[in-house]
Amino acid sequence: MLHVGVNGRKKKAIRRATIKEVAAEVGVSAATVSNAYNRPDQLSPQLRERVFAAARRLGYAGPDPVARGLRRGRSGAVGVVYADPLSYAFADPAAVMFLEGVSQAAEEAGLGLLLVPAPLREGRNPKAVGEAAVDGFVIYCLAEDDPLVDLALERRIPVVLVEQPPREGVPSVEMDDVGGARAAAEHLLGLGHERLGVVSFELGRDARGGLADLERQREATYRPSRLRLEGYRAAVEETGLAWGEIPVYEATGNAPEQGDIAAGVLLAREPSPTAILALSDQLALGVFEAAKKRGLSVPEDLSVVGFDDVPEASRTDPPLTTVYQPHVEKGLVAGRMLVAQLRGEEPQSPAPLPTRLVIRGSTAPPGAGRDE
Amino acid sequence: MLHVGVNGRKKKAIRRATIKEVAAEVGVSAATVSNAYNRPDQLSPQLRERVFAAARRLGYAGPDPVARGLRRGRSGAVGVVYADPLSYAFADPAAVMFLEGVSQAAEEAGLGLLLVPAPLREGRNPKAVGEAAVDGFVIYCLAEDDPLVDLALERRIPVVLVEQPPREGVPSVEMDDVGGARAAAEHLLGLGHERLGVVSFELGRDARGGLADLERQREATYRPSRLRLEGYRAAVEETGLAWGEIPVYEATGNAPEQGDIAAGVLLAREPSPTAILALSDQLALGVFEAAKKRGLSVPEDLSVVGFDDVPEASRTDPPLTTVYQPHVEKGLVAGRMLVAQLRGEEPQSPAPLPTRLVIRGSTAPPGAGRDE
DNA sequence: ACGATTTAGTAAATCGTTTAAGTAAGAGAC
DNA sequence: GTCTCTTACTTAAACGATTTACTAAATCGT
Repeated sequence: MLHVGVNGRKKKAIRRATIKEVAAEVGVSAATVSNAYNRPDQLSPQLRERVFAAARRLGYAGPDPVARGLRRGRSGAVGVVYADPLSYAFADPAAVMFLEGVSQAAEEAGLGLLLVPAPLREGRNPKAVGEAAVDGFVIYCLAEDDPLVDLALERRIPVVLVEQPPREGVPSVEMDDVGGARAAAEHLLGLGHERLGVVSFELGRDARGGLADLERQREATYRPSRLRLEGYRAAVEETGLAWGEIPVYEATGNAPEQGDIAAGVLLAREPSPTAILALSDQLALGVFEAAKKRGLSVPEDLSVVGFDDVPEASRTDPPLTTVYQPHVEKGLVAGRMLVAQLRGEEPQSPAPLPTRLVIRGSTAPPGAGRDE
Repeated sequence: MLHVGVNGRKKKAIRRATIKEVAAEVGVSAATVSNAYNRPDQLSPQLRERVFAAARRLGYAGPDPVARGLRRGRSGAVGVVYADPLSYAFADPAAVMFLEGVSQAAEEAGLGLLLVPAPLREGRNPKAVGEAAVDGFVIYCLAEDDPLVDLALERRIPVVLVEQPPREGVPSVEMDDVGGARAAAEHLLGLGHERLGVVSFELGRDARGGLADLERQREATYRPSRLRLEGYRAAVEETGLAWGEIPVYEATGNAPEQGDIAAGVLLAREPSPTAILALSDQLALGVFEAAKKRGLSVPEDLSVVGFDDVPEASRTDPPLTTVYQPHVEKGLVAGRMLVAQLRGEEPQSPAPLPTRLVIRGSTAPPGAGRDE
């Protein structure tokens, strides 16, 4: 069988040897070859060696993983479903840290980690979730109303929900987003700031970009967005300020560039905010950028608080005050809960993982610098 | 069938419905149900609807991916083999960007991306490569002498090598590491620096940490390390300086902390270097740290050049002079070459991808600042 | 009304393993 | 010498789908 390649070259389609051919070569049954690989105690060492020798001769690299998976009833991989195109996931340090945790859990269990492509919003191919050869799913970062969640659940394989509304019988891991956000806002308020601005990433799957009114905030289907906003709000209202007067800019993504744009809009308003709360460090980085462009120095002219405490946060100038969140642990916990389910155990959902305000140099009392 | 869970709870093992059961429920053959999912044109729309209805009733979520994979002869995923434990991969922004590219290529082809766990050096479980249900491998960041490379090749599935010595019949993608490194060193030399220091990540699988002599440098089995060192060397010798006198510190990893330690050692030598070449931006970040600790300002007292041009490089203070390398494109190209092979095409290995020196603020003539 | 074509569906082989159950031969106990 | 255990294999049935080749019925042109 020949194929014609891109450059006209032909390529022989390699036929891989099977367990049967190896068996025939050695003169034993297929079961014995299988045992040579899977249960060495079932045959004599000499025969085992002969099997391996024959395998080498035939270019047989061991049992086919797919066939084995079918027979054994599992595929040896856990899937992570991520809302955005796969490649966006990697662009966000927080998501990467989460994956790091999941991968660690997978590794512990000798499982592979399959990143499930959840293609672009339009032309979304939900089949990816249905066609992924995995033993379970970790659902991360999907909107509460994303059909992919149900699709995954319908597969009837173990699932762990991350930052999703809890569902009966499905373990989930949550973060104390409200508490962290609240602490961040309280910190600013305690410093004396009264004119706040908020830079948010997507609130719902139909991110529009622009100021988000209360209605839009309430409807937010991305859990972390809604929860963090709630936390800010609680702190603000506790101080007696009106939450409704604080501009919340909904960016269409989570990159520094978007934070830059968002902060630009906020800063252009009258009166302009003396402090900005960003829903992520990536966005906060963009706020720094926006401030610099306008000749505003942080924290003298503008205080900035992020969320996530990614590694870079401690290296910025000034270091970013932010809300620490155990990203890696979150992934690790989710991954381990999935593994536990695969073992037939029924893990309990842990209490929301703690967040913690980390005060660095990007926040100060308003007007601390120039003659503001 | 019942299992006892961690907390004593029991969990029913869910038996998923099969295509046969759905067929029986509808009163048709299994083939027809299969067609309902895979070739809608083979049956009447009404029957198709009845099939789906029955599937819903029975909780059948569509053909089992593993069984389908077996029959079709492919698994629908590409594997990425990475040397370090999986979780380290994510800690390095450059690796993450590479993965981003691969994932994009996979996504284009409707394939999943399987991260293959290549456990710790000791107790390394090479079976992971043999047991991964993938249609092909992208080999990334492995030492030239890593047995995993052969193991992957033995599977007789398409493989793409990244930054590996070329092998007959195996497409590979390479970077112009030599050129980039050379440009970096020439830049420093051109500025007038004569006392250079180099901070490298692992040279071989047995990274020892400490100054690496010429012998050790020559033996380096991590290709990027060796190539970059070669580039520096070429520039240095061209200027008439003796490469052998330039201290090269081999760190045991690629995190900023390791760069900090390495730079500490270099800076403590007499005479101390006026400029440091780091093999990665991550390490360069650590060099910044080390300089700060010692009251050295960059670039006045110490010039620093990185390698990779990760996003953070443009945001540091001062912005990092570094060598740009198209990480995402590298992954994309590798991924697409793998996909091409899966289609039976025989892709040609492209010319080494270009690198480019990006001069920012971390380099200046020696003694440009204080009275050095 | 005839043969040719199309449509809608089926039967059965097959993908490459694993594993439960079975067997034959040799070892040890008495 | 018989009986029971091991040891070292083998047989054959899954695992859950896809696909090729085939058939029966409906449709069509003339």
